Amino acid sequence: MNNRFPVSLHILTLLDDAKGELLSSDYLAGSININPVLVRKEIMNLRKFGFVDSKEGKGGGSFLAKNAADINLGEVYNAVKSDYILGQNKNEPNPKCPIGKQINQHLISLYSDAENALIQNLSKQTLADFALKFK
Amino acid sequence: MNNRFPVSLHILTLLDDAKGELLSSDYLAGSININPVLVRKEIMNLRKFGFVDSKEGKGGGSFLAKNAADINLGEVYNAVKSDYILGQNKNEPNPKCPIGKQINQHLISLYSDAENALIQNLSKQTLADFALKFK
DNA sequence: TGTACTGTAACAAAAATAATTACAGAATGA
DNA sequence: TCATTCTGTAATTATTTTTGTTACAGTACA
Repeated sequence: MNNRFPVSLHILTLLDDAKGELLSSDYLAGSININPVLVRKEIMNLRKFGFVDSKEGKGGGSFLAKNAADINLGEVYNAVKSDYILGQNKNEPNPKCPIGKQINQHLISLYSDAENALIQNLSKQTLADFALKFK
Repeated sequence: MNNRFPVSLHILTLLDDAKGELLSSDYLAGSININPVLVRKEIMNLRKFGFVDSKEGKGGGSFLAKNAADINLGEVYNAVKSDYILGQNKNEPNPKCPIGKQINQHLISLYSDAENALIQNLSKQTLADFALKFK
């Protein structure tokens, strides 16, 4: 499991806390304690989903592009998710085995169902709700 | 993300299908298409949780230790889970940052809540239900 | 007593993840 | 105008995680 979800949520929380003030990738990286280039990559992704925006050049940085109350954590999860969470499913079971032959399709439907439950749970909370805990 | 959940479920499904007949780690590995030693390791774990049992020596192998209807997939998930599913949480954010200082505790409570939703969803289905799909 | 298994450790290989280096280009302001 | 401080992005390296491999002792069977 990679660390993209917590990193993205950390970034978003910091940006929310900054109340519109621009934060540099160096500053963000310093709080999260990871490499600034990783932060910039993650921000590119968050920007793709319309959560944040950035300003280049001196004095530049990033800021929230929508209200924290309009970003729910399920959306954030969807923005960073890559594989199925329960298994990478890059295995190719033996097609000669009656079980192996079919298992991937059953696993996938199991995964998406379970993952939906996870996302639905995350979606109950917005970034604003989450940020409110930091007091 | 590792492949332990699908591997375990694949093993259990094959054992259920075998209806008590002993299956060797070589046979199981052949269907899953992974290394037999990995299978044996996974079986050790499944045994620890009482799902399967094995017999050593010639003609040995593994078999289900409880009824497939009494194994639900949430239990299987719990048996193989290690990290939090939403992030490894091995990062140490900057303790001087008011956000960084607190975020891990909030992430952890978020994770366990979301993971509970996932497990609850998985628990709706038993191994018997899952195996029934292979017809 | 040979054969076919499991259990388990130690090590190697491969894959995934993260860090680092580097630099072009944008915006600022002295 | 030009040094400075940022972002955007690619390329490379390092680290960590995961998987595969080899090896062998011990067990059970025939």
